[in-house]
Formats: sequence, C-alpha cells, structure tokens
Amino acid sequence: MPEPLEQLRVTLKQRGQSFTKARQIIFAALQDKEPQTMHEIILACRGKVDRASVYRSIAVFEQIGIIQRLQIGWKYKLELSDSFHNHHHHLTCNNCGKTTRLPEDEQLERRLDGLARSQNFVMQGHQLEIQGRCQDCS
Amino acid sequence: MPEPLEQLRVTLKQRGQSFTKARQIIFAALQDKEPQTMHEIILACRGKVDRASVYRSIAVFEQIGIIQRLQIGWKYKLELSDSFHNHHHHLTCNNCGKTTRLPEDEQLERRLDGLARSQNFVMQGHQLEIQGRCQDCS
DNA sequence: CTGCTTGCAAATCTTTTGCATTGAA
DNA sequence: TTCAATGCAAAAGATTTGCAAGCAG
Repeated sequence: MPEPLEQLRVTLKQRGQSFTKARQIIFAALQDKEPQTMHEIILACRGKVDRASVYRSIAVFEQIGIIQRLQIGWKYKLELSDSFHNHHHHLTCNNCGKTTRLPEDEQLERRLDGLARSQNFVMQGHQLEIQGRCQDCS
Repeated sequence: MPEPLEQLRVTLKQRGQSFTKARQIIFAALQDKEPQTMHEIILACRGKVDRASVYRSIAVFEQIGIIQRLQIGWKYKLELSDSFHNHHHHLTCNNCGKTTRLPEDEQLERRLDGLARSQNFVMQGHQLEIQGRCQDCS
C-alpha cells in the first residue's frame, strides 16, 4: 500500500475508525492539493462517493486531525493537516484569488507560542492567512 | 450623533452608499461585541431588520471595509474592522469555545510583513487565530 | 455474523433573488 | 422627485438526517 494511505489507515485505526473504500477515495482527493472547498471535494468524488458520505467522512477526518479547515477569503476550505504535509500558512491574492504556501518560519512560530503563553493560554494550533497582491497582480 | 455612528455615516458616504436606518441597527449590533455569526446578528436585529437586508448590508459593509470576516472554529464570524476598533487577533479555546483578543504585537506584525515581502507579495491584511486551551480550561 | 458505513431521498438550514414599496438625498 | 434600500416570499444552495442495504473486522 502506498505510504500515505498506510498512514491514513493507521490514524483511523488508532481512533477506532474504519478504513473504508470511501474514505480512501476522499483522502486521495485531498492529497497533494491546495486547500479545496467542500464543493470541489464533492465534485472530485462524483460517481464514487455520495455527497452525504463526503460530509460524514470529512467530519471524522477533522475530528481526528486528518484534515484542517481554513478560511480562505469568503469560504472555508479543507486540506490535509500538518501530520500529512508540513506545517505552513497561506498567502491569498485579493486580485486573482490564488493561494500559495508560505515557507515555514521558525521565528514566527516561536513568537506565536510566546504570545499565547503570555495570555496563560496553551496553544494547540493556529491559522494564519496573509491577504494582498501577488507578484503577478501588483 | 454618537461618534462611531458618525464614522459609519462618513464611511458610507465616501463610498457612495446610503446611511440608512437598517444599516445603523446592524452596525449597532456589531459594536463592542466579540465576533458574531450571521445567525447571531440576524437574531440581534430580529423584528427590526429583515434577514435578507442583514445579508445585503453585511455584504456592503464588508466590501467597503467596515467589517471583516473571520474563521473561528467551524463557522465564520463577523466583527467591525480595524478602522472601528484596534487591529488585533484572537485566541479561541478549543474546550469552552470562548474567543478573546490578543494584544497588538508590533514584532509579530513586522515579521508578517517581512514574510510577505520575501515572497514578492504586497500584504494588504491578514488574519491569525490561535487555538488551544484557555486558562480556565487547562 | 454484527455493527459501523454508505447511498439515496427527504428534511433543514443558510444565503440569495425578484419584485412591489419605502425612504434617503 | 428619483433611485437605491428594504421587506416579504419564494428560490437556490449547502449541510444534515432517517433508514435500508453493504462492507469491514
């Protein structure tokens, strides 16, 4: 079995969830992709997995940390979480709408952790989106 | 006229928008509040402004920068934008769901600007949410 | 086998639209 | 007066649910 699928299987098992055909298809639709809307994922699974099942599986994936939900512009989008590809943030162009990754920044991460601590808050995760103009549009 | 309402009036005028009764009511529902869901805003305006008008006015407010939309946990929420209260970010407790403000952090802001620049990206805005456990819940 | 998942259809909830009326300038 | 904004009702879109049948363990 390809290695990422194996990781999916293990993660599901650990949380007492089944490793089903539908979930493998949905997972595949998310792999190596920029964040997608629910609509896009449903389309990607068209004919293979029912709309309702996509919603149900996505909910499971989110609960057990396989995927994460982001706000990109107006609507939320979904992508595999940090365990399945490196932690990162996004740049969104207000003009062309393109979303690109920001390289990981150790200093930024440390700063965020410090800020949370200063509020007696235990940071478990965070999301950052920078909006503006990409090189092509400015 | 109270000063924030006056600012609303001026902002609307500048963009060629009308300063109407409904918009004042919706604006009032957002003032001095933590970010709210659309549903909460509609409830706050119940009997005074129709659902459809709330959606329409919120869209106008967002277009002209009076409010901003944030991802807080699963759903988006809305709050007045930085021109109407200081720029800030949020901490969201994964346990009790409470959202609190993070004090402004000059160093963080500079870091974000630098990151955007390093990608040849002109930053126009950004959103940050830190998730974790608040003091009470940890 | 046995219970968790799925597909399908229907129910709900959220957001948008058409249109006649009202209100701001 | 004049056109944009509003309320209301209905349409469209997104998400959830009930239930019988199918599949994983």
